[in-house]
Parts: sequence; C-alpha cells; structure tokens
Amino acid sequence: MTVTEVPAGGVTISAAAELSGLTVDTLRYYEKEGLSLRRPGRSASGQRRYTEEDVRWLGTLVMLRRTGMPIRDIRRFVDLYRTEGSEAQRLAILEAHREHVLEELNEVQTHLDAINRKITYYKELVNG
Amino acid sequence: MTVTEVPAGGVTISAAAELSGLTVDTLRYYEKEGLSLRRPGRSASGQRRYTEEDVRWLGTLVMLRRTGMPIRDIRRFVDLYRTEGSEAQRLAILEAHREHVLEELNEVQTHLDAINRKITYYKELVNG
DNA sequence: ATTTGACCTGGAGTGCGCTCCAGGGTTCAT
DNA sequence: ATGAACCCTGGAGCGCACTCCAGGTCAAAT
Repeated sequence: MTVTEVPAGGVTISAAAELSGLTVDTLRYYEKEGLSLRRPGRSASGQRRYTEEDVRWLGTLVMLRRTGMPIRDIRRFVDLYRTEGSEAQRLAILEAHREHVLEELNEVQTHLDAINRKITYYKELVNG
Repeated sequence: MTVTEVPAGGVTISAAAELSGLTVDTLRYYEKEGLSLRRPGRSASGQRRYTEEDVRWLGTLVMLRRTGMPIRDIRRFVDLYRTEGSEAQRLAILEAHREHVLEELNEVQTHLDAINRKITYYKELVNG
C-alpha cells in the first residue's frame, strides 16, 4: 500500500501507522501534542479516518522528527501552517532547521572519520 | 588548553570537562556507569586527577556518544578494552557501529533532501 | 448470541541521558 | 584566617518521546 492508495473515505489509524512508519500510539500521541494539521475525520462510530492529505502530513512530521526537530518546535511550525500568510516564517524555520541538520551531519561525519581511523588501526593490528 | 597540555600530575575534573567538551556532572556519571577505561587517579585529598590518557579516552567516549552509541553499548566496548586480546571483537563493534552510523546519515540525508525541496517550494512562493 | 479484534479515552509508566542537590571537605588568594 | 571557589558522595529529579494499560465501545464473522 502506497500513500496514493488511500481510499476516498480515508484509512484507519493502523493503516495510517503502516503508511507513515509510525505506531498507532505515536499517531495518537502526536495528535494530542497538537502536531496534526487538522484532526483526522471520524467514522460514524468515532474512529479516526485518515485522508491522503493526512497521511502526507504524517510524512512531513516524520521528516522533521527524524532530522531531530523536537516536538515543541514542530508544534510551532504546525501552528504557522494553520496561519494564512505565514509562508515566510515557515520558510525561516525550515532554513534554520536545515542549518541545524547540516551542522549535526558535519559533526557526526567528523566523528565518523575518527571511527574509521580507529577501524583502520585495528584492522592492521588484527589482520596485518 | 589543548589535550597535549595536560601536566604530569593530571588535571582537575573541571579542566578535563573543558578539554572534553563534557560537563563535570557527565564525567562523574560516565565513571559511575563504568565507561572509564581506568578510574582517574586521586590527589592526596581524594580529588580526581585526569592524565593525558584519561582525557584522550574521554574523546573516544564523545566520539561514540555523538554518533549515537548508547551508554549500554559503550560499556560493552569498554569492557572489551579492558580485556587483553579482544582486538578483533573491538573491531567488530566499531565496524557494526560504523554501518549503523552510515545508515543513520543516509536516512537523515534523505529527509534533508525533502526539506530542501520544501524550502525551494517556499522560496518560490515567497519571493518569486 | 457470542466471540474476536480493532478501535476509543485518560492517564500512568518507561528508558535514556543526563542534571541537580544536600551536606560536607579542601584549596587558595587576600 | 576567612571567604570564595572548587571538589566529594549518594541519591533525587528532570525532560523528552514515546509506550503501555484499564476499561470500555463497536462491527463483523461464526
């Protein structure tokens, strides 16, 4: 099932979880924390139904989380998303976040270089 | 003060903290958690004195932590370090960790690409 | 009719990695 | 010799991001 295969009536929370790579619990947690762009609709009996757009938004949340943005900051971003004419601010947040991620990557890369040197050293020690 | 400027008698915990980029509390915490290669020596009055080697080891800890290795795994690594003839196992752990870090970097890079696309989109929206 | 299984809510619990604190001793410049 | 600044220990506390649980509703299959 790909994200484009969301039926008209929307999918259940467990399907949305699978599509997004999150867990059912995490989806409900994110919603509680105000990270949903809009609360997903509900079936007649009160169960969540995620539209394609909802599922795409989950992808955005994953993108931000997995690059290390804290929940608190994502909430600020989402709040802007709900505000008309906030495009410039959203852009600013994304650019600041990108800088942050690049610094992170840089630092990790530096430490990775050190790990590689250590590996080379051990390889010579063990095999050489 | 660089790592090569550690005097013969060793430096205090606060100096070691500055040299390693960790906090005094973290140094004591790591020691408690068994991450010290050897417990640092003590002054006559019982204060820790870090030698140059101690400080270099802190650098190794930082390298592993900042690339995401959990305390628990680092402890296993340190235990091997204290075991003679464990070089092959140490190498294996480092290589496994490198793979893990590379996967991490890859995933973050993928999400970063998505962020960049979003930034481009907003830039056109805002300026264009 | 009842069993199964997915869903619901509110709230408690967990694991991690620190971080802080109380209460006490030591070192050092003035 | 006194006050500020540093160090010690054991243990409590914290922030984060989930994760789990109890107790309940509901729909569909048997």
